[in-house]
Amino acid sequence: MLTKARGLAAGQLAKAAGVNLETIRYYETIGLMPAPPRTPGGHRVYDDVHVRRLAFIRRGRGLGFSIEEVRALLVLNDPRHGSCAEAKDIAATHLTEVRHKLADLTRLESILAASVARCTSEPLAQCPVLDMLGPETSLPRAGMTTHDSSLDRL
Amino acid sequence: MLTKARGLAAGQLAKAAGVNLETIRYYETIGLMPAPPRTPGGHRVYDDVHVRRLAFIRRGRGLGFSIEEVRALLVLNDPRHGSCAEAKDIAATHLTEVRHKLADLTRLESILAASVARCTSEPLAQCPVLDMLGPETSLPRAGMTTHDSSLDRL
DNA sequence: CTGCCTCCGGTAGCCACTACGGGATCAAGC
DNA sequence: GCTTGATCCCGTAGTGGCTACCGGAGGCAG
Repeated sequence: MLTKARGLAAGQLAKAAGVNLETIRYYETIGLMPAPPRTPGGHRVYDDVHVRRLAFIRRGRGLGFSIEEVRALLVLNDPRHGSCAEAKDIAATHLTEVRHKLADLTRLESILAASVARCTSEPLAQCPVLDMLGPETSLPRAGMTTHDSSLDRL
Repeated sequence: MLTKARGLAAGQLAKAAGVNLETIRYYETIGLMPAPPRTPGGHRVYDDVHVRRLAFIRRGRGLGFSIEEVRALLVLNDPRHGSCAEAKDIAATHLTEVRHKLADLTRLESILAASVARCTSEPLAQCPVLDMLGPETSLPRAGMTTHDSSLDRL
């Protein structure tokens, strides 16, 4: 179990970070995680640096940053290339996207909530949910903020 | 241009629905749109029924329903199988998901907004954005409502 | 009948993983 | 030392919902 030499096996790192083993290997192939040293038999051995880096990545992903944004943030996190201004730019851009999606989802929520609510009353001739999708209704256009159509797969 | 016989060519249907031509062919291959009749040369010819069906689909997708949900709603929209209760179930389930994502995104927004805002003040020793991702910070856990990790790619 | 636009089918790519499968390696118990 | 059972290896394919690209064929106005 690699207890000696203070190294972690891939599965242990995965468990520690709450990530799938395959995800770690994926991060390695796309160059997001560095290739760690190996045992003579080919098993990966990780140390604290890897643990911290993976935690950083997971936190970034958890906040909705794309892989490429996380990659950029990792570079900026290095004291040598550290640039708070650039990091702020990335976060601000992401924040704007989040706010767009928030606006889209809010519109969605009210449209859906309205037609589901109309269903709860006594049986109607027409189904409010299907009506909402039918051709004559002129929806307040669930109209996404254009930058990207149809809520970009939510 | 198929002006006779009241038929629409694929590109015309696409333009009318605000959809890519390829999307229509995609919907046909996955069985969401029926295969229309063809000209002797093999070009698709659509009519009003197709136009309405595609409009229904697009509206459903615009409201964030998955392809499979739209498929189910299409069946329920047929007067013979019409069931308002089932349609309501689908919409209610979707509404719940939308609300989860709304909650997640709202949490995200406040975390991001807070660290970006902290950047705007005069230069600090540490970058608030990178701090947010660093190991010692104990974030209010951007903790998604579990049903699915990491905001499911937003 | 010629030029040009549109459409055809098929395939590959996008994002961020997840799943699967057959074989190798590990640590530990005996 | 040897066996056992967990873990790990690598590669490939699949997910959703399209989009992009290709060479070639159809359709229609002049």
